[in-house]
Amino acid sequence: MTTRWLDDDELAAWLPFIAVVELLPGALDAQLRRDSGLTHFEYLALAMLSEAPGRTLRMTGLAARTNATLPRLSHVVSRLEKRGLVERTACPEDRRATNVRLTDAGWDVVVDAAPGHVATVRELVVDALTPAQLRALRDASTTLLERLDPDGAMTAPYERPAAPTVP
Amino acid sequence: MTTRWLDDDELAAWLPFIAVVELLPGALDAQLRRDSGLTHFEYLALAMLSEAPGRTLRMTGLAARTNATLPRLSHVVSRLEKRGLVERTACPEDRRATNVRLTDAGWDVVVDAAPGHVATVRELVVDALTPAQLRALRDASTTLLERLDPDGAMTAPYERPAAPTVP
DNA sequence: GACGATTGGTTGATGCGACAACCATGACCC
DNA sequence: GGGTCATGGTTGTCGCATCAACCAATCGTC
Repeated sequence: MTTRWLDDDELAAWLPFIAVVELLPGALDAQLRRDSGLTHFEYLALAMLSEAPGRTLRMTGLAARTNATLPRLSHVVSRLEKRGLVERTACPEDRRATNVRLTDAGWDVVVDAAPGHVATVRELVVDALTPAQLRALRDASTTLLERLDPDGAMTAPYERPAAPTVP
Repeated sequence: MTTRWLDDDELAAWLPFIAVVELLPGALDAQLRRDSGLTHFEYLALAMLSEAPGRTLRMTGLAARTNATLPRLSHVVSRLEKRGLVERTACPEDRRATNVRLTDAGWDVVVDAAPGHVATVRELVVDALTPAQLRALRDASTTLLERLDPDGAMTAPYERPAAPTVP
């Protein structure tokens, strides 16, 4: 079976797209590390906890909301726990499970980091595109996500809480 | 100054997009590592060299074509050199500069890896989208790239060589 | 033709991510 | 009510990325 190489149009889409994919994480990490001492992933974890009922989630649930594998999340939670931003508690209903709760200190950190992060997201992405471009990006991303994570293991549906707090 | 949070539409675009950005590199890496023992970044470097005149580029030029910083590229080239896929040579015109050349062994590796990689790119991205979606993705990515790398330091213009070899 | 600034590149320390191996609990089933 | 399998999570090792510091060559300039 002979390979179908990418034609010019396909290549002209692939190259800038993959460049964005490679550069964006670094850009987000850099701003958050500089201004708040957090990784983008750490921020995401804290933010998701901050919006969860009781500021608490099970490891699996948090992993799904942060597009992470369980081992990765476990390491990160350990680090955050050492810094006092988060704490592990036993889950009453299922003794295999672990709950993670955002501490008051963690809350302060994420509330403090949020404005700068949102500003960066706006500057680099949201405000850089026209509304039509943004819709198209949403459309394409949603389609791609179905391929990348077919059963949604890493992409739990996100629901904005009633009282919006941290994005 | 009060923060402009993301509204529902913006969030509905941002969340799947950032999920794709987080998941895609891992997916590409996994396929290439499994099938060819290469990182996606290593593949990209070898592929760019394979299309360069004389299969040779200066470090800076290669860095730009692979969206990489110079320190990162330097480490990777060292590893590839140890594996005999690439070799450093002095640049005659500028004695500060270093040329990198793809060896025959490196050529074989990249030619061998290319079909599987292209198949993955098609499966996960190019063939997953409609032509219209792909055009929109190209459009948005190009715009975003201008923000992420304004002076194009990391995104040299790519030109398909006369005799197409490896994408 | 010397001095400072810029460009081109390398190196070493540190920290995060991926993967495999592992342990414990719960679910199923005969 | 003891196998078996699946689920939920942790740990250790290794590899790669990042950053800061550094060295060398070149350019500009007076």
